[in-house]
Amino acid sequence: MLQYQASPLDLMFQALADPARRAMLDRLTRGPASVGELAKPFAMTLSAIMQHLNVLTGSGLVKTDKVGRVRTCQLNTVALRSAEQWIADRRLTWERRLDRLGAFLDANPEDPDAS
Amino acid sequence: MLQYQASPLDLMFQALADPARRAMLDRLTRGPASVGELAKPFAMTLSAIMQHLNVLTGSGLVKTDKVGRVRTCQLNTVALRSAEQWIADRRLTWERRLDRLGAFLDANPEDPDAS
DNA sequence: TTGATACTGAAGCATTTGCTTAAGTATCAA
DNA sequence: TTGATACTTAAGCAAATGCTTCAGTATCAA
Repeated sequence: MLQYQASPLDLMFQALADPARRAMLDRLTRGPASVGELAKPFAMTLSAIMQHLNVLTGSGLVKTDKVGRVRTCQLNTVALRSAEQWIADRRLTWERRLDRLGAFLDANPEDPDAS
Repeated sequence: MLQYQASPLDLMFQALADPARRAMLDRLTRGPASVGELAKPFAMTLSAIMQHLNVLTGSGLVKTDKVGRVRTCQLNTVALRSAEQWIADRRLTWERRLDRLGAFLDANPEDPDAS
C-alpha cells in the first residue's frame, strides 16, 4: 500500500488488525470509557494507547468527546456495520455461487465440471 | 504488534486491510482463478501478487490447489464468516446496550444520566 | 496558587510491510 | 529435447507501524 490515499475500508480493517485495538473495541462494547480506563488493562504507555485510539477514531470505529480533562470514547456502530457488510457481501456472493453450482451438478450428474 | 504470535483474527483482518488483497477476494467471489488470472488486473509484478496471495492463504481466507503448473485459488467462506462474526458480535452487544439505555431513559425521564 | 490528574505531541528506533529485480523450478506442447 | 508457460523464491529497499521516552498543556481540587 505504498504512498496511496487509504480508503475508509482500508482504515477500518487496518484498525481491526491489531489485537490491542480489538481489545479496546471489546472493552467499549461494555460501555463508554475514558482514555485512562481504556489503557488500564494494557502493559503499554498511555502514549501508545493514544496512538491506537487515534487509529480507531481515524477509522471511524470509535467516536470520542472531551469534557474537561477527560475524553470519553464510544463505539460507532455505523462504521462497524460497514466493515461487517463488506465481508458479508463477498461471503454471500460466493456461497450463492456454490449453491448454484451444487444445484447444477445435482441436475447433471454426468457432467465432469460446470465452471 | 511487536514480536507476537499473530492470532487467526489478526491474520484475517490484516489480510483484509489491503485494497489489492480485497480486490483479489472480490475477483474470487466471481469464481475460482489461477494466480495469473488473479494478477492480470494489477499493475504489479507476479511476485508481488504471490506475496499478497500468501497473506490471503496464510489467513485462511483463500484456499489454493495446484495441479500441473497452475495453482487455482478459491474463497474460503468459513474464515470469511469468522471475521464477519467477530464484528457482528461486538456491534450487536453495543447496539443492545444502547437499546436498553434508551428504554431506561424513556422509563425514567427525570434521570440526568444512567451509566 | 499549587500540585495532582488526564491527556497530548514530538522524536526516535526496531520491526514489519509492500513492493522490486533477478534469479530460479516445474510442467506442458511440439 | 527444447522452448514457452506458470508459478516460486530470495535479496534488497523505502515507507509504514508499534512502540518508547520525554516534555508538554489543560483541567480540577484544595
